[in-house]
Amino acid sequence: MIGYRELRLKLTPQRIAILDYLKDNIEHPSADDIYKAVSLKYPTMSFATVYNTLEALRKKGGVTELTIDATKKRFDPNTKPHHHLICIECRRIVDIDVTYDLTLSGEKKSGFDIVGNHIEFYGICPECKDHHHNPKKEN
Amino acid sequence: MIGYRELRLKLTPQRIAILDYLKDNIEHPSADDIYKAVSLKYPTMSFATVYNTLEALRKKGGVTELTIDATKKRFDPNTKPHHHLICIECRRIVDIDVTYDLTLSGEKKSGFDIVGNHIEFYGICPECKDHHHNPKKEN
DNA sequence: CTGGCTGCAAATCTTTTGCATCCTG
DNA sequence: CAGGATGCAAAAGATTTGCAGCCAG
Repeated sequence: MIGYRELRLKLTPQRIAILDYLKDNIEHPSADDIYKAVSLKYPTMSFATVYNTLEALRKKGGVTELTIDATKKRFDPNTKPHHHLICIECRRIVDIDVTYDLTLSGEKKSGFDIVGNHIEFYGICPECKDHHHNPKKEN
Repeated sequence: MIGYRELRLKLTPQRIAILDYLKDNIEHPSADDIYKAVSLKYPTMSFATVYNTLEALRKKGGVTELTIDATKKRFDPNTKPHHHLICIECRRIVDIDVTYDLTLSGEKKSGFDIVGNHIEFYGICPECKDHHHNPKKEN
């Protein structure tokens, strides 16, 4: 994730706690995950502050909103272009650092100006395969 | 979309209305879109029935849930494998029928059994480019 | 100092659920 | 006729908002 300085945000203790939690975090946490974790240090932390901070971060390019999960947003502090591998059983999300050539021919663009892409790979993770851990969603 | 018979669902007038609305629909409507449209014909239609029917359809493979939109699920009656092109301004979603070779090398799979993939292309649609129509979400 | 940030609570939006009644197969 | 479907309303979650008071720059 981008460092504190480059973000040019007013740095409050709450924001620093959120930034510290997100730094090097590869769990793709939800707002609630962040709220729970940071509340341990700041019991007065509110959702408003979590969402405000995430939105401020997003606007500065410090975090990406993932729409991978149907029930809630997840947030990714890794803002380098990359893809994701999602366990369809437990919803765990793993980063995929592979580059693919995904050009769209002119006729397939429907007149859009293309600005990016994102691949979701679906699968079953080793834990769910072996022991049927955390079956959070049936299919 | 799959025909009525193959679905093996108990066919009520409400379900037929929902199936008719979804047939050949390429708008990727939300549950609310479906509710609003079908309510015109069945004023007593309820969200419970819309969600029940969509869930029944999904289990039979008659519809796919899209998690492309951060604020709500969208539903796609086109269940053939395909990808999507999303306007980052107005959130319009267009089908992309192109096949890509997206194999993941063993070391990149993190032990997952891969079962599928989905590409989201992001761009700006012609309408938003030319006239800044429907700016539903700022970035 | 002052504009932006925080925290609380209420509001909003989407989706789910309980339950009595209805109707398809 | 029986089991599944409907409709209504209430509940559950996630996210947003209004606002008074606070504090980083």
